[in-house]
Amino acid sequence: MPSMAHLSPTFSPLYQQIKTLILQALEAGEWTPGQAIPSEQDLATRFGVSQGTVRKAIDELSSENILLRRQGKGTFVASHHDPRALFRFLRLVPLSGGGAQPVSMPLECWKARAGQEASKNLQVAMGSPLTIIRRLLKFDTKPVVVDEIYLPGEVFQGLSLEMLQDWEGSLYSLFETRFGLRMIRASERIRAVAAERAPAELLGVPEHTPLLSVERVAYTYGDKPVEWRRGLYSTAEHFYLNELS
Amino acid sequence: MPSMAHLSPTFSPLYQQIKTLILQALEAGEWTPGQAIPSEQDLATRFGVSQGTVRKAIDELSSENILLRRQGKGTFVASHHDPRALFRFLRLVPLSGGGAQPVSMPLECWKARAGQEASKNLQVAMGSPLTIIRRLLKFDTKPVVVDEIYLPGEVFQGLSLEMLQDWEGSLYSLFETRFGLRMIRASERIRAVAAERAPAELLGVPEHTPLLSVERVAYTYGDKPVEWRRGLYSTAEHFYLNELS
DNA sequence: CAGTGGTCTAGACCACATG
DNA sequence: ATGTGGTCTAGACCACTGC
Repeated sequence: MPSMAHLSPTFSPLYQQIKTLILQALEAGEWTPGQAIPSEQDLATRFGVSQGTVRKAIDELSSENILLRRQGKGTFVASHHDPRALFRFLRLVPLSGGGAQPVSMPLECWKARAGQEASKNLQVAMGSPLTIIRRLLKFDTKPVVVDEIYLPGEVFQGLSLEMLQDWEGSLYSLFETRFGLRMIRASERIRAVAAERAPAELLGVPEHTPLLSVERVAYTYGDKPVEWRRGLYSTAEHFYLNELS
Repeated sequence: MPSMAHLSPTFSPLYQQIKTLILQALEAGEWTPGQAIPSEQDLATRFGVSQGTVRKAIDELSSENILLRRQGKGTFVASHHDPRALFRFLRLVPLSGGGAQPVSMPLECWKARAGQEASKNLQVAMGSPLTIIRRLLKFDTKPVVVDEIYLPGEVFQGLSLEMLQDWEGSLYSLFETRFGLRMIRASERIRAVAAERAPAELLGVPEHTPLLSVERVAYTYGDKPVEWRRGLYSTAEHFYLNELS
């Protein structure tokens, strides 16, 4: 049972403390993706607070896409398997409305050691083991994105090209089931670059074609970076959609 | 005083109805940007509901950046003059942390008639009057963005190059004071293109340099589109930052 | 000090899903 | 019918601001 801690200096609202407790339970794997967590009333009893306070904590976690409320059914741990969340972080949209789902085509997968950039983005020591994936993303058989994906080797032990090729669905849904890793948020840095020979061939565009360079760092619980990737997007027939509010 | 309308078919929560009423008051100009709206208790009395219900309505408006809560002071109508909101929709960031504020340099301003694209994006009839602005955005004296901005002429009567050049601050803060228009949200479509001669010269980069093409439609109250712009971003020393969650 | 938003509680009732 | 989340209320008290 959390203390009220109502004396000014380090004041933190009760519902924030509850939020932290729920996050800790999630991190510890007490409830796994797709599963329902206990009812608000149960949690209120467990934490010794009122239902309204638990509710506010869950409200925030829900708006952060960490939990998912379903009226009448319960509150669930968000999962990358959920069709609505499958390519949640992919903002690429066909110019002409076709709503085809993208398909991931792994090309290579090898091990390496962290250089300066990887070490900075993944917050690991220089020289620590990495697993690198190169893959193609196709929309309706047309290649649209080439990705190079850097993963901390310690977290992704045993990841192989074969495992990637056998998997149907998004990378993140594989990461979730095989490595128990949920991506919570990500940050993307976008620039325009000229296509070099290799990616140009993979994407089926002339060399020097302007491409979007999208660098992404993805974070799991506790704002821990666990993926760094650089994608080259062909924007001949697609665009990157961003809703600002 | 709103009815409960608790019979299933068209059920809408009370706080949603309150939210709509507040939005209507905002649209009608009952309270203007920067001003405080009445206290939660006053609004509760006015609408004949409890304070908690008004609170939930304001919570949502606040999370949509339409209102701004300040503890101990009151709830305020969001304004583009607010330093924190000045370039709220500009996602461009220097590669090397320099935190200089961008400066807007208007180049031209003329009148025209809506073609197909403008008519579609601004939801106005073909051939209706437009005002078009061309301008440069500089970071620390370096040109980084060329914009062409399309505005429905009826809303922006009397906008001139001189008015633009006299204004210090963001375009949207000018729109707010001169035309009573607040931008609520925007949608951007991003592609990579090769610089043509004219924009290349303005941006001080070689012709054919890859640039970001950022097309934006901005909306005011009631999801009414009131601005369409196309920007070309030089990403030699800046990148477009997008936080995904 | 009074006024504002922010937190917390307890209880009632509604809407949705399932058996 | 039961259990879940969703809404609404009324009241108490806390934290922040400014007079």
